Amino acid sequence: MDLVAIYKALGHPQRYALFLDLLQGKGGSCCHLPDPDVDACCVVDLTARHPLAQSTISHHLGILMEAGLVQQERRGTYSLYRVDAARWQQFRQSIMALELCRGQNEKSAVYQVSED
Amino acid sequence: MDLVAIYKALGHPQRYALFLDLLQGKGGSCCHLPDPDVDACCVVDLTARHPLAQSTISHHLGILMEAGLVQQERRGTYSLYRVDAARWQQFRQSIMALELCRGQNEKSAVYQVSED
DNA sequence: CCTTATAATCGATATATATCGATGAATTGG
DNA sequence: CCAATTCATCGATATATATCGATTATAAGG
Repeated sequence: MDLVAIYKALGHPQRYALFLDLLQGKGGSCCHLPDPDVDACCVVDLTARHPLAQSTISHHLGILMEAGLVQQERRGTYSLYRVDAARWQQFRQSIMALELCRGQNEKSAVYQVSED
Repeated sequence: MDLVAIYKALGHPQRYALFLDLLQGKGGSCCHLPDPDVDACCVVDLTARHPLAQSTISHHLGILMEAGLVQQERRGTYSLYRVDAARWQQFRQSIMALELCRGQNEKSAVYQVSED
């Protein structure tokens, strides 16, 4: 898992807003689909809810895809995007595992340089 | 706390490496200081350990500072940088709080649009 | 079929970013 | 004081990114 790619993907305001939309569905209706409670969203709806052109939305979704944060599913002419829940969880756990350990833990055994 | 700024700050390979260095002290010696087990690092040492010019290191540290991830302390001509542990913890908790909740939790009560 | 809608891709452009070397300010030590 | 060191800032440049409109491919529906 490329943590930096994930950070980078989320490090843009509009793209982060898109991700949050997919994650939490704050935006409202989703994709005019027969099944309304689907955990996904299509590009038209995202374009309607976010102040970006359709091509820009697609571009950002592509970046979120490459980072592995979202998945795509084709349904007719629609393209459904949803958060990869497992990947998101994995990312969060990776971050939680990153503890501050400079100096604190081992009285700087690390800082020993070859003495000669 | 500006999450996007933090993501952005960490979304660059070299900068992330610098942050990890400050977080975990993988790099080795630290700052020729009298007190070797300090949880901080100065710019000379970071420059020695990372393949970047000193000005570039300073630049990246400035970005990590603006994101609130690290703090600076002047000590003589040295400039010590250390991870803001509280801020790092806060950031990680903010991420952990971000659960996937589109569709899953509430059978899409969110998606209710004004019916008329 | 033909039309319509969706969405990815392309081309262009403006902005942002990363990087370096050089400079300058501050501080230490002789 | 003067020399040396550290490091932030500046200026320049190359690369990357964000954004849009236009185009294209695909699929659905009449």
